[in-house]
Amino acid sequence: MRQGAGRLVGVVTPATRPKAEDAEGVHAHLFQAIVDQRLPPGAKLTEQSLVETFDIGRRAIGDALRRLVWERLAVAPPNRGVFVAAPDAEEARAIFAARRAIEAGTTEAVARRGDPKQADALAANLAEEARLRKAGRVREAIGLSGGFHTLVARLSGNPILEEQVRLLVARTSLVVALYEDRNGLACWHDDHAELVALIRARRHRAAAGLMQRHLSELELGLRLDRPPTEGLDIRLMLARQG
Amino acid sequence: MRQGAGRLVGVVTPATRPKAEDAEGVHAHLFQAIVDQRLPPGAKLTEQSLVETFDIGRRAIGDALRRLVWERLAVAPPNRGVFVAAPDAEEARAIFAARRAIEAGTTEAVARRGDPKQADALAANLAEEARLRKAGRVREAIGLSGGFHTLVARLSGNPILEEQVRLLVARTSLVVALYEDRNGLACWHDDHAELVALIRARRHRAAAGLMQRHLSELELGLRLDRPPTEGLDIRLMLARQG
DNA sequence: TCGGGCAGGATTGCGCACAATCCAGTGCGC
DNA sequence: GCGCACTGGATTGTGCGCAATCCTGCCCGA
Repeated sequence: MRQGAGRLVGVVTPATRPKAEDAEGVHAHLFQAIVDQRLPPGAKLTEQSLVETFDIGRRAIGDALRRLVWERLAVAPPNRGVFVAAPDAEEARAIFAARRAIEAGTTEAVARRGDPKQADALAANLAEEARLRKAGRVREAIGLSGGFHTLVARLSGNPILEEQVRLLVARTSLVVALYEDRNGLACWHDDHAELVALIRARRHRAAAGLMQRHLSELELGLRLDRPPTEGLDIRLMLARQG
Repeated sequence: MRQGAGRLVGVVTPATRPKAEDAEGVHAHLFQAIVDQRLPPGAKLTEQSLVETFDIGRRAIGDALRRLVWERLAVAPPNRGVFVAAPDAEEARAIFAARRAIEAGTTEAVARRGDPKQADALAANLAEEARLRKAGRVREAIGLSGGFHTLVARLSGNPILEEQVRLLVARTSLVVALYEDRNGLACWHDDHAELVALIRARRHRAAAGLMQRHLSELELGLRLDRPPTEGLDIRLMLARQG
């Protein structure tokens, strides 16, 4: 099978081909590739290249792409292919504002309950993230960091808010890829640990407030006031794939 | 053209046929029909019937239906047709909890700003709703009531939260259709008016708190502790359409 | 009369091939 | 040399017809 443009990881061989048999599977794969930044903002996703990558029909591929568009993780100018979304600064700010509203709610709900087992699960997530950072596996650590937020949402027991946080975390990956200032991410691991302590102590207002400040700090650590990181221009991206 | 099952309003004639030319148009129509309860929970939506209703191809119909499924407004058991969602009590509670979290945020944002023009827009919405109730146009009044919440979200300036509220209001229509206790809806018009006053006064904490209590009262006014309203069982619905 | 199995109807899935749309690049004229 | 117009390539849209799946209803046997 001829390798198409838009491959997800290196050279696709039968052994390394992403496995997906339907629209949902393809969607899950593409979603995860966006979250862990294997697919950066602006990356082009054409039906033909994905047909070759996953070895399934255009119909399922099209459905998976349409769902990414619906989730605002991709854009689809007519008859031009689908592109991984590249949020502008205004959209980035909207994402963080939405997260502050939603995650104040999820964090407060978890902290009201103050279930020790739930705090343990969050602490375990943090320990694993620290281990990955120490081992130099930064990309996986970043994935777990986003996973901390979705874990809080899951533990809140509200599937609607959990799904929302999951989507907003994915969109944040795109924002970070575009606007990251490498010096701005150092402090937030400590925030997570403090948050777990507040959850254990059932200090629900303090926990909600810390989560909101945490997200504000993450936002402030991004360079939203200048154009996106060079090298992620769609044209350059397309040239690379050509 | 032969009338199919699942028609949206009465008999479909060329003059009354819902106009939609693509998947987005069909989706918008079906979405609105769900919001204003012309399509109740459990209603069956088959591709064939919608092809006949809208006079467009199965492809666009299928895309519109899939989007409703992603939005949790419909469910699609394999090869059985698509059905308007019928939230159970647990899901209903999750919807209200999500709304309390999200709409506390949108209401607080609007109240922080306290823009008189925005307060005027909200007051105008309330006046129109009162006029419709007085004229006996209850269904349209209910539509505007949900519209009040989406208007608050729109005025907050966050398109992400606005879209979320729009979807949750639609899902609330389904919940109300299933669990409505007619005595439980009398008080909430007054809440809206008081909310507008708090927004004018820039009392953002009070406004957010009132919105949350308002939604809790609406939830308490529903009979979530007993099976859904008789007559909306899917099987009875199917019999009616057959 | 009741229960189990099978067949057919209802419905969506999907491959194929052609249509439609968009725009980049090239060629020509000024 | 530059600007405009056109064409062809890239890409998705979509109709058609058949495949696949699911379940209800009917028939037959005990």
